[in-house]
This record gives sequence, C-alpha cells and structure tokens, in this order.
Amino acid sequence: MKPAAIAAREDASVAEPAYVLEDQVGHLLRRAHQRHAAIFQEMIGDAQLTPLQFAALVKLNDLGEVSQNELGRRTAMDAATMQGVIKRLLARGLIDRKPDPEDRRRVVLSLTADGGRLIAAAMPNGHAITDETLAGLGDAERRAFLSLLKRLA
Amino acid sequence: MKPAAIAAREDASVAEPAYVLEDQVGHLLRRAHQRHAAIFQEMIGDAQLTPLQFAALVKLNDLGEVSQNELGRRTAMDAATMQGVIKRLLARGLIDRKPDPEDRRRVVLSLTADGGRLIAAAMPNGHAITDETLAGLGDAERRAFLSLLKRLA
DNA sequence: ACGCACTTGTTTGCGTACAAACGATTTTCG
DNA sequence: CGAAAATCGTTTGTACGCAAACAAGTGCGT
Repeated sequence: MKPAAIAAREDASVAEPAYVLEDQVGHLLRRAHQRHAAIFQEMIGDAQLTPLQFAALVKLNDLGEVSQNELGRRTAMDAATMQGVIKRLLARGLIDRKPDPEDRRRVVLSLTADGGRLIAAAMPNGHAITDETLAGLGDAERRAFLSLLKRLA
Repeated sequence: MKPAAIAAREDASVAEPAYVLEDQVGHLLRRAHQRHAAIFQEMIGDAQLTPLQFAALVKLNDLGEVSQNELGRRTAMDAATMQGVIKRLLARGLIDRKPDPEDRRRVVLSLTADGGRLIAAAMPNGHAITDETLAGLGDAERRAFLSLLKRLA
C-alpha cells in the first residue's frame, strides 16, 4: 500500500486538496492550548493549582457568592467537570460550600480567606502567563489574534 | 467580604489591571478548542472516532509505517496518551502492529484496509470541520488567524 | 569490550472534558 | 391546583493529557 502523500504527488490532477494535519485549526488550537497549559504550570507559582481551578477562584473572587452550576457557566465547565474542580478546591480549603436557603437544590460557593489570599498572590502570575503565551507576537498582532480568537470561542 | 470587582470600582487608583478571565488567551484557547471538538464530533461521520484518533490515522496514511513514539511526535501526543489512542484503534481493527526487526524496542504501526477506507471517507469531513470552525471569519481573517495561531503553537 | 546515556514502549495516578442517566427540587402553564 | 418541563447537583463510563517511574534494548565513547 502506497502512502497517500506519494500517490498525490504522482497524480497532479487530484481534485481533493490535501489534508495537512499541521494546517488544521483543531490541531493548532490543541497545540496552542497544550503550550499554554505548560506555561501556566510553570509560572502560576503553586504546583497544585490548575488552570480550571484558577479560573474558578478568579470568578468566585469576582462574583462573591454563586451556585455551582452558575460558576460552571461563567467558567465554561460542565456540571460533571465542575464537580471534580470543586471537590479539590474544597479539599484544599480554598472555598466554602453552604446550602442556599432560597432554593434547596442549590449550593452556594464562596472563597475562604485562604482562597482570597491565594488568588491575590496568583493574579499577577496570571497576567505574566498570558504575556508569555503571546510572547511571539507584537502588540498589534496580539490584539488582532485575541479579537479573532474571541469570535471563534 | 467584598468582591474584588466592587472594590476595584470603588478605588479608581488601582495600579493592577483587572484580571478579566474572558480576555485571557488560555481561557479563549480552551473555549475555542471545546467548540471545535463539538463540531468535530457532530461532523466527522463516525460517532466513535475522536480528534486524536483521526489525527493518528491521517498521519499514518501520510507516512505509511512508523513507530509509536514517532507517530506521537508527529501528532503532538505524548507516549502515555498515544498508548490509549493506539489501543482503541487496534481494538477497532483500523491499524496494525508488528515488531520492528531492526530495533527490538520498536513497534511498527500501519493502516489496515479498514483504516484506509475510513480515513478516505472521513477526510472531506475533516475539511468541512475546519471550515465550520472558522465560519465566523472571512477569508483574509482566516488566513491571518491561522498564521498567528501557528506561531503560538 | 564495556559501561553509561539515551530511546522505546508501558503502567500508574491525577486532572480535565463530556454524555447519559438519576433523584430532588422548582417553575411553568394549562 | 396539579402535571409536565426545566434546573440543580451527583454519579458512572469513556477519552484525552501529562508527570513520573520502570524494564528492555540500542548506541556511543573510551
């Protein structure tokens, strides 16, 4: 069996454009995301803190008190994923949980003092991580890229 | 405890720029990648086939025969992840495995006839998925975005 | 020839990610 | 009012994604 790449090279009349993995958005998004995750882990300053956990803490810091599902929506995590993230943040004592008296299905989440301190300390690192991730681009390019990326997300 | 957003609004002299989760590259990359994964699953035409499995088949189709680690490098998967992907493709009979006579550590992978047929049928869908993922952007914007994204990845 | 560094493939453990199904509640609407 | 629909949190099962540690094989320098 001949590899498709060679077959294509031998037949210049092929109508189908080649499918080059390295040129596909999905592959590039995945690799860029991988790279960002590596930078995050290296620079966040807390070996245990993951991007999702950080995002949850940031949003909790912004909002004060929210239900679990609401926090999931604000951070783009589904309920099942949220479950794990919350569990680990609770285990570290970074957040609090209490029942919502208004709605007995709900659980209200909030930062603990420890969580507040951690997020305050990590915030500058968050900016540095964004900066490092975009290190290859100039100012105008960064703005252009972020604006396009926002439209895709 | 006052949410940071309110505190910041009350004190216009804050030096620290606000950390807006929605504006961070990492968060946007994650969401764009999520969206792409959803589009992929919907359009690839085989409910069991995942983006990584598809990538592995495409590269195998391009290269003919490769070792497992080599395929991992070409598709940006680490050895442990590759392990699971290969296992599932083997289970479906889409790829073959045989020892490399030249190097007894190695295992040589290749497409089966089934794998070849599947990849040939799925290739056009792959292009459609890329297209749909970029649906919000014009032609020039797509080129600009992909070129910037490539530099980040 | 020998030893030491590197590579290859494997396993384990943890952390996303999502579908699907569930019980308990709340809301909506006839 | 009361039944159907929607929401909330939870669990289970599958699939990435990487670190770390491992055995087995290869290659290099002295």
